[in-house]
Amino acid sequence: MDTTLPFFQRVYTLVKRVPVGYVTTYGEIAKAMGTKDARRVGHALHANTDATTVPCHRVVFSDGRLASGYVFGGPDEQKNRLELEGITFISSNKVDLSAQLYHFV
DNA sequence: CAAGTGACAATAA
DNA sequence: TTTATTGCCACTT
Repeated sequence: MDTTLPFFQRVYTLVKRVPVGYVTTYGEIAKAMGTKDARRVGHALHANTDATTVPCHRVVFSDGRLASGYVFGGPDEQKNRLELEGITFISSNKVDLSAQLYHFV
């Protein structure tokens, strides 16, 4: 079942490009691909759900908030994961994008 | 093939 | 400030 379209692979590659201690947003990824639809990026990540293949926990909303409902063990688990990566949280579920938002070169 | 749904983002009120 | 609506485009049914 090679339903894995190159588009999805593209998203995975971009997310994997994000270094530890940094985060990115769906909008940034979408723009980096030349599109405006951040939803597709979200779908691509949801289709994977494998943090070992793609660190989806580093991808957050444009507001810096974590994705809703993607939780793979609990919302607390996701936040804890980012903290271990070195991400600084401004609020309970909000990261400091102004300081740690990775910009695709 | 057509309609509905959605791990979002931007704008309006 | 928060909540609601619209737009975007792939994926599912």
